[in-house]
Amino acid sequence: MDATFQKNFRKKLLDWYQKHKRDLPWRRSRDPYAIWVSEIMLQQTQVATVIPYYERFLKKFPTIAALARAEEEEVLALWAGLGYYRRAKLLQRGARAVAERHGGRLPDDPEALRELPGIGPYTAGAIASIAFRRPSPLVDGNVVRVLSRVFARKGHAKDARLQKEIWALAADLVDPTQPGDFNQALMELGATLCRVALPSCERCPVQGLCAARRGGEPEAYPESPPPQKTLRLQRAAAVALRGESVLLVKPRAARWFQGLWGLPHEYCAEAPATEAALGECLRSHLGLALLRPQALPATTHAITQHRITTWAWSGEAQGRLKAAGPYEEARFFTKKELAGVALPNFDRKVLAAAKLI
DNA sequence: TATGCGTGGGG
DNA sequence: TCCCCAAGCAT
Repeated sequence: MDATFQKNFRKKLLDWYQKHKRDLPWRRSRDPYAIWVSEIMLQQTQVATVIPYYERFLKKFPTIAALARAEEEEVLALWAGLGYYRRAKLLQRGARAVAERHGGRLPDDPEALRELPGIGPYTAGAIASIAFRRPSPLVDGNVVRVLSRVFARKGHAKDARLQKEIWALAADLVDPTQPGDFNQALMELGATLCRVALPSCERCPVQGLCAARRGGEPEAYPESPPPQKTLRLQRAAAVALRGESVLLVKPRAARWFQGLWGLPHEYCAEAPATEAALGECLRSHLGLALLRPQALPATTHAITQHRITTWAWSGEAQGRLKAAGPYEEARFFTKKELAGVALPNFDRKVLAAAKLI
């Protein structure tokens, strides 16, 4: 890469970042653990969504040792609503691995970081550069977009060949003296100006260095992949009550939300058949029947390419509760307990329709 | 290598 | 309303 270009790009980007960077909680910390937590939460998740979760998480688990000691369910309960729950499990496994293998301190080099559960190429580069000032590159969705535009590189965002090119460009560009700021600046630029649609090229600090800007079609980079087909599913769920408490179950194997609590439910081909399927599920696996079931307003929820409509019935639970078949655990939770349980938004919406939360 | 995994905001 | 997709990783 041309040395003058490299120098110009770094300076313009870093100057812009110093002036325009957002004040984010993890940017106030120099604790590698805090930066680790933020990077895991930020995977595929927008900044505004992460902030309250980040604050609560660090308050409850302020150190690697505290996180390593915790029960997995406590960690999941704090993560509930943030999505991609595997991240929480892997983060905690990572904390345990650091406690065992590294004496409780995060290693500072990307290869060692990469060995830890939940840390892939992006996160290893982020922690190494931001927390330890190592000159490691990183590539996320923002960086692919920014650099594919600056260098007018063809290909879909997740295409392996383009990814490889972008990693090489990021490695050439990363500023050796302020790698953390440089990497964050690249992502900040992608998040705020160099957006997917309607980029603000006129305010961009590197517009004079951008090939896509010169070509007049910045939005053409990166190319968008063929659209995913959405699938529609119908689901029946039971809000089984015992006084003020509601029944939650933990399935042994679940398509989604493995290891989290949820309402007893069945998937079915069409909406009208749902109540019957649900009754059989309650009877055979949980030993219960719903007395005088009341239909609740249907709720909808999207999980990746799935669009799921839930038809729920609430009623007093009759019978002696057991957990059998697909269910590993089943128990009634009071209203107060519901607030602190690892229950995803998928079923929180149903409980909201039942006016229980 | 392709796919599955959550959720909320914006166009 | 509906679709897109955002500081990715594991399998």
